[in-house]
Amino acid sequence: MAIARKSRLTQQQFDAIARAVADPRRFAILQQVAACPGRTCSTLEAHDCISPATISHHLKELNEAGLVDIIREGRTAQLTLRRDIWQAYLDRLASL
Amino acid sequence: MAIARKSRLTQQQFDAIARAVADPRRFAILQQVAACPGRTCSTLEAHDCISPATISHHLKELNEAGLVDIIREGRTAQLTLRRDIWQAYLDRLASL
DNA sequence: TCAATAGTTCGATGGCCATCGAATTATTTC
DNA sequence: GAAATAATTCGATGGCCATCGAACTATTGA
Repeated sequence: MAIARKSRLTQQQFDAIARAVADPRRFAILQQVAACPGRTCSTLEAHDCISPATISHHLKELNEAGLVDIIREGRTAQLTLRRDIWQAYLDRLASL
Repeated sequence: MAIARKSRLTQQQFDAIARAVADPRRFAILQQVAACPGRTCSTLEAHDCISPATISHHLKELNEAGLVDIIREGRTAQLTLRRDIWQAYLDRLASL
């Protein structure tokens, strides 16, 4: 059997994720990252209606909430969704 | 087969729910309502650290987001979680 | 080395909203 | 009817935060 350990969210993490997801534009960004792992900031659709500063801010929030990994490579940043964390969040919500 | 139709959330509903859930105290209230359907406002644990006005406000938000049904009966209000709506929200999140 | 590109940081600002006290409505009980 | 109880409404306030422009760092390419 694979060692697919279930992530366990702390209360803090849970709150941070809930908060991160609550902003529509931030969630939209999250959706795009989820749909296309490795995507860079400047390819996000939001990029033409939100300033780079704001996008950077949102990504920082998503990263600090543990939802998005950011791998800086050269002058770009590759974004990926942490599916395990996301799943842990869903599990927690489902146990309501 | 039962007519268990899947609720479909509008974008507005989805945003409202995400927002409602993002507040820790509001989520705590939601948890209690979920755990004990028919519960009244004054029996909520939050009741000793949050003012009635604030509880009422949160319940209004939860109700307007479609998550909680409020049945007024006499001078009390019976609260129940709309499980179908909650499930629809989970489904939407899961499709990320 | 210069210009362009990708992204971040910083400080300021404006808006939203959680919270509360006070007043109010409605119901129950005595 | 008066007092008590349950909940709502209203207005005010304080704090948080999304957003931006500007300045900055770092990398790439010419």
